[in-house]
Amino acid sequence: MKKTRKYATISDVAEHAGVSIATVSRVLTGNTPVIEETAERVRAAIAELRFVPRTAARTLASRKTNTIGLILSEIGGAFFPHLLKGIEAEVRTAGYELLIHSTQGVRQHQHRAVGEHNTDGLLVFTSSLELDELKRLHSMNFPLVLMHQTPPADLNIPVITIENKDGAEMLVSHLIEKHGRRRIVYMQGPEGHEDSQWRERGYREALEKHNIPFDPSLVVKGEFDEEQASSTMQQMIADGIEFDAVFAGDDDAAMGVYRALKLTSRIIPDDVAVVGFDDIQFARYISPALTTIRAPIEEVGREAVRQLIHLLNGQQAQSLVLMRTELVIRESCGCALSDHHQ
Amino acid sequence: MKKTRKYATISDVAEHAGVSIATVSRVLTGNTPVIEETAERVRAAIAELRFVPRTAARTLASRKTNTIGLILSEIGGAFFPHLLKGIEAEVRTAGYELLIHSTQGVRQHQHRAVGEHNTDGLLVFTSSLELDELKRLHSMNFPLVLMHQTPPADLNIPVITIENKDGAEMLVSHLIEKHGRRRIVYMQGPEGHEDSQWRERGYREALEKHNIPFDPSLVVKGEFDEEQASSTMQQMIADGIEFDAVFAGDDDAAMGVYRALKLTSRIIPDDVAVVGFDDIQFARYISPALTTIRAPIEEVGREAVRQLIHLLNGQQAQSLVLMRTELVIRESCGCALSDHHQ
DNA sequence: ACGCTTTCTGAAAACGCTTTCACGCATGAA
DNA sequence: TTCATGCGTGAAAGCGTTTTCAGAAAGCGT
Repeated sequence: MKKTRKYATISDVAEHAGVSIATVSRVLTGNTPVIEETAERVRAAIAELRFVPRTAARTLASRKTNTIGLILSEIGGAFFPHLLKGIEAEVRTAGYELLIHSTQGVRQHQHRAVGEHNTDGLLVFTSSLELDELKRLHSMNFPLVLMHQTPPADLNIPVITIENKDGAEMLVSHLIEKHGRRRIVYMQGPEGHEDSQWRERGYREALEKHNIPFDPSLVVKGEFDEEQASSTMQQMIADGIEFDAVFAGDDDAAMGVYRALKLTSRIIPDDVAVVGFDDIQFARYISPALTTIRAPIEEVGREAVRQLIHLLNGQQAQSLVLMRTELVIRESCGCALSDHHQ
Repeated sequence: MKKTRKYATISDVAEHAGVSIATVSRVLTGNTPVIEETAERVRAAIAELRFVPRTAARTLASRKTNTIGLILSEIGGAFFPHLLKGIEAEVRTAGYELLIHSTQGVRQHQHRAVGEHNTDGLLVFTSSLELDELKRLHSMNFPLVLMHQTPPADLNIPVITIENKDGAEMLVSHLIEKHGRRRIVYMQGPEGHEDSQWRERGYREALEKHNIPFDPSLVVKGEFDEEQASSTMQQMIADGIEFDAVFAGDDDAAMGVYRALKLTSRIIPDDVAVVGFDDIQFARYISPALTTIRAPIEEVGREAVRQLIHLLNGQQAQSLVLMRTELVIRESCGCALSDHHQ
């Protein structure tokens, strides 16, 4: 009585083709030459038995998982699909698999879900991984690449991020130079959010460059969130704070600003110019169309994977890759109406 | 001289705690009782050695990958983040890992990237998997759940999708009953797209229900795409086809319709009412705000995972889950301006 | 006190591959 | 002819777990 196994194994193939399992393995991996005639027999056997090698066995034997892990704190957010798209494409091109893990509200360390035991390397987005774990992995030379997060000073981990500061500076300078705005609000993102910190720095540098004194009362909480931005803005207006432009921190917050301004009958851009950051899909559809910064998020994903692959191949990775941002001028800053809408 | 291994293994832990590896394994899996005192010693050893069990070894030995695979044809699209968010959350709650694979422009069968060899079950979105492969997997009793795609008649694979037909009917009935529209255009999605087919059926049923004769010249190509929808609409206008409302198929296409109508100076909703489907994020921001159908995409993802988990546990799964859709009335159909925007 | 469970633990056998090592054989040089 | 060389292949040793099987120890009813 034959043992009825659910799937064919390498031994079945070997037997069927009249060779040893070693030979089958060799045509599978292709890392050792096999006489073409034999190889063909093996391939035929594989096809006939519909043999698919178990990943676990391969991984165990070869000590390579052929998988790249992606850790992020939250799925969702406007940039996320772009990032993932880039990552996925590049991972696939490189012949790896992609394991995704979100640390959203999870007590970490409970069961280390992703790490050296199931991936060859890790892509870490923003602050999705605890510092301890980051250090632990780095200390055992585990390949890591960070995205939108600079590593602790003493750890040399490659980083891919965008030119937040330059982008912000372009934006604010544009408001000052082209539209003569001088009381420009900056709405900060979440506490400790790196992107936000850099954007604020860009904001300040633009002010400095144009000799506009920095006014702390113009820097407020936007949290990169529509609701928060809207209520903050309404509060500012109620408080009677004067301003002629708002750099909302990101486009989501800009939506909230729009709402608050419309509610209080301010005209954009006549009364208040508004600019965002990210160029989310409907920045161009909203009325007036939003002036913002476009960042090559998809490219960030691709580049992160590329650097990680370098690491996996034992090569050096670039320790910092800054992706160039681009000013997208539409209507909300006060520039002429584009011909695209209305 | 001690062998310097990179990571601690179960034997190291066993030795360190003065027990056999079997015992360590037992406290790891928790499937066999171990005296508390011993267990504590083992846990201490694990912590001290920073031991993390290799997934590959566990998988090989236990024949369970503890991983759920997600196959889709394309990353991106407005619904995608929602879907993924639901899936990821539920997968994590269930204690599984998530392996993502896109079949975007890949010659399939080349290297079966995801399947029985590296996952316990598969979530298949729309037509991302070849029929052959689907049949093969199903025939070996591999757990599968489809999303937004009904399976070939002879295969009993659970499906999760939304009530496209009901949604479409609500939409069209609303246009007829509340706004007296009678010449309503339907813009089809891509050839063979199931969602589109059901929506068209809903459109037709609404017409029938109100005794409006079906006019084939009002059913056109929208491809669920802004560009395509825009040019189709312009063509219709150029051809002098009369209509007083457009059901664009989805919200993306509705954007294209907006553009075409504005270009030709038609007023929405006075001249032409427009409705979409999906309630993408900026449906409420565009002007006039778009009347559309909201579908619980995130819930589709969650439910798909739940059904798959049932299958994984050897339980029965519901063969069809239809998620209820909801009419979201805004301005583009002709209803009173909401208080949300202007 | 005696068998009979029951509970915990260790030895050892899988799990299904990759990879090292060695061997047989053909080849070309001496 | 002989010897080194190299190529294709098979045997077998891992890879690091889980799980089965059996045995020791402990509890329990009579």
